[in-house]
Amino acid sequence: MAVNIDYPRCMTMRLDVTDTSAGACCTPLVREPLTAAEAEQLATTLKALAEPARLRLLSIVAASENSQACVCDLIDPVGLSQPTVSHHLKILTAAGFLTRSKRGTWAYYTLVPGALDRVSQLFVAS
Amino acid sequence: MAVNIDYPRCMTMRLDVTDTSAGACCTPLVREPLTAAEAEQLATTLKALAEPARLRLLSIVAASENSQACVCDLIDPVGLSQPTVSHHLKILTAAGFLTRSKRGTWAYYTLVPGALDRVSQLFVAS
DNA sequence: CATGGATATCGATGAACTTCGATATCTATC
DNA sequence: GATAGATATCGAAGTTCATCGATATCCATG
Repeated sequence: MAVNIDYPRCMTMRLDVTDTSAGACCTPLVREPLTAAEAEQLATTLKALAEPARLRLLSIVAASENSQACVCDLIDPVGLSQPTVSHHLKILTAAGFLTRSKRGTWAYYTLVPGALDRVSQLFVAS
Repeated sequence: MAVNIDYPRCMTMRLDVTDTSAGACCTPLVREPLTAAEAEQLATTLKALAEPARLRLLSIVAASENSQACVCDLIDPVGLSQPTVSHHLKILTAAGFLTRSKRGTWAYYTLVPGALDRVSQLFVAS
């Protein structure tokens, strides 16, 4: 017997509960006033992006092979300490923009497909 | 004799010098790594948006008649003091999302056409 | 020109955030 | 199992930021 699951309209599937996730999916920012809760969630997502180091990290990962990069290759380009880079990567991951996978001693961060497109959609007038 | 002016590729015309403006126009965020300067500028723009009160103010203005609203009609909805609302409106204006016009004692803030679309474009994979 | 109302600026306060060095954890290798 | 390397966590320091009350500015009206 098939179970009928109610997906959100835009088919954004929240897979991780600890995820603040590029959520606020399909919210018409310009159509009607945001509620306090909606604004809070959207701001959390945008705050993850509104930082120079994080934008650079994200762009480096996105521009890498398979949209994936090792931490060891991210430290030098941004010119920050290893703990600081680790901190920023954690924030980008919590916000739903990156995922982490480990191979041996190395940690690889990968761009979440569609995460940036979802942000893009937030600002279209439509 | 016609003067040949070099507009940025995307035809975003910076009209105000004091404007931090939704700039970073046409920057391929996911195509190649951002430079430090590009990241800095983009972060400034996003920081203006990454705040719950400012998102609500922006959405209220955007949803109003002619995408325009009087300060007096913005204070109550967001539930903050008048100086704080004024502060947020100033930041949104400096970032190029709103413009200010005064009629009598009242100040009206208007959504800058295309400003949000430009932000949207920043995150498309293309 | 004095008054009242609408908005902006100022100064202060408390919270949040970025950054780093030190350290912990985990893994491969000898 | 000891060692070395890669990454995450911790605690602290300095900075940025949101917020407000008080006040200044600007404008219409009497």
